[in-house]
Amino acid sequence: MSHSRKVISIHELKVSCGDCSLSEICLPHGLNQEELNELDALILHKPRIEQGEVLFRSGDPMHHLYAVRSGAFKAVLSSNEGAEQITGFYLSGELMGLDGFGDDVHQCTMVALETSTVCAIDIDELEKLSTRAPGLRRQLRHLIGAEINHDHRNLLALGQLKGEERLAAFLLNISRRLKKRGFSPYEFNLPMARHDLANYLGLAVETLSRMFSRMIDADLIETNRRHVKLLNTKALCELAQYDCPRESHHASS
Amino acid sequence: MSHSRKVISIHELKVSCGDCSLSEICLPHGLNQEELNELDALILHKPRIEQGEVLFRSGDPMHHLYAVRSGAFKAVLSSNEGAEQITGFYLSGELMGLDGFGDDVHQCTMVALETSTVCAIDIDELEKLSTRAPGLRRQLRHLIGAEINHDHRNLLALGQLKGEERLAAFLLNISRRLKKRGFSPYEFNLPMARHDLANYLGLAVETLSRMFSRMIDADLIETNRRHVKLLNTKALCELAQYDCPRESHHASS
DNA sequence: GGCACTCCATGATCTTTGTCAACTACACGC
DNA sequence: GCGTGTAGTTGACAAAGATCATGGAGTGCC
Repeated sequence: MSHSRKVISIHELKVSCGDCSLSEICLPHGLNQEELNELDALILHKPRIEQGEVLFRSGDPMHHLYAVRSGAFKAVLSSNEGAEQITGFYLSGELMGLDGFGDDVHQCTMVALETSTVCAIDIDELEKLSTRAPGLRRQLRHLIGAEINHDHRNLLALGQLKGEERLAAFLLNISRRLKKRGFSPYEFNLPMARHDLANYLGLAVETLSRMFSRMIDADLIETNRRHVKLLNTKALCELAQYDCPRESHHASS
Repeated sequence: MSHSRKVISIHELKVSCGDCSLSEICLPHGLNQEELNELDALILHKPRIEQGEVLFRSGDPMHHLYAVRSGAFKAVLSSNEGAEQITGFYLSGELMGLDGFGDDVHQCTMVALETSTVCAIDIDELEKLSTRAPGLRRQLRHLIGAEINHDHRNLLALGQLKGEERLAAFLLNISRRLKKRGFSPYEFNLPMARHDLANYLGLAVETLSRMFSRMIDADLIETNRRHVKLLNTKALCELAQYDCPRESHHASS
């Protein structure tokens, strides 16, 4: 029944999960009021993280799970020869740090793509709370499943799709995730630079650039640096060969 | 304190997790006797599954987690255009079905690569038990983490490594997993056909075949169909550019 | 034992993507 | 407003891998 106030952050604007606009996406989703209060008591609001700064590093012992409160992150996995692969991009409300579950040590390095804020949850506390909060267990399970499914989709993309198809799949994926957060699914700013996106898609930057150009020539999209406008979702879906959501005729927002 | 005997299988040779030779790898690892007994009571021993048969299919509602008792499986993820990607191979003691965590529906189709047996655990029962079995929670967490890390390693391979390097990484990975199970890490039979392996590695069968030939020419391995002998682990590690385990001078087993 | 079938290996060719290099556009600092 | 730097684009060429075609080798079936 603890409801002790945490004292970490100076910018204590929206400390409560119940008030948070991301609660429907994030860990609090599906929790009852009691569970919500208990979760709230565990949340540590970390200070602001600037672009390029590291949230945790490969090799760090895992102490927390993190949720993106604002901003965006990339997870970078390195081979011992220096090759690096970005395994995922994390947007607001998404859970980071699951890569530490295996042996309680982080495998990835998590880097902020822009000035960001995160919520941290002590893993031992979360574990304790989860024993008496079935809603929390369920949501954690779903978020873990989402991570796994995301990775599997990516394996499919890298293993079977061509560069242009992978880019289409990526754009639609981002579009869907932004829509879920109340942003336009047709027009948005990518949080990552070309070289990060190229790496994520397993392409050279130059190749990625050509894929963009080809899509622009085919009137599938428009771009201005990181700003992207989807012009022909249907064609993109066909390229991506993955779940074309029934085109709602009113472009929401 | 229930220790009711289950009655499903006719071949009730080794029904108890405590007696199972895989217990150190599988879900029972790290459980105390009490937890072990409770887990045991939940295990359903499914009838034998023949090569090519399906354990669960993409779209099936998720009811169980499965552990490989004997044999091997592949997890196949399909795009809606018919492209298929094998996201993983599962050996004895490994946990299958985590792809259903996201929304309680399986995303992959799990196919037996050879005649196999599995243990099934009802997901609701597991959930109930996990509230009072911290050891089980921990081990489940580790196995989930292992799945995620495996997928991330694979993303790195598909995104950054060349065909031959991916094959080297795969062979070393299998080698390590077999060693853990008490088999020779230097000589083994692959449970999958070339076309499955090619698909998993994101290569054409012909390309994979050439990679094998190249490795044989370089005296890195010997093969006879699915039988593989690793001749130069060090060179393979360099190719795979990933965690060369300190070469123990006595070839175990 | 012979036939058919599947799996695997190899050669020739074409496609896709990576690499090297040059160039443009925008951002920042002065 | 002007240099300087970085991000992004484009072109020419090279490399990796896919595709098509062929042949061999093992396996099951009659």
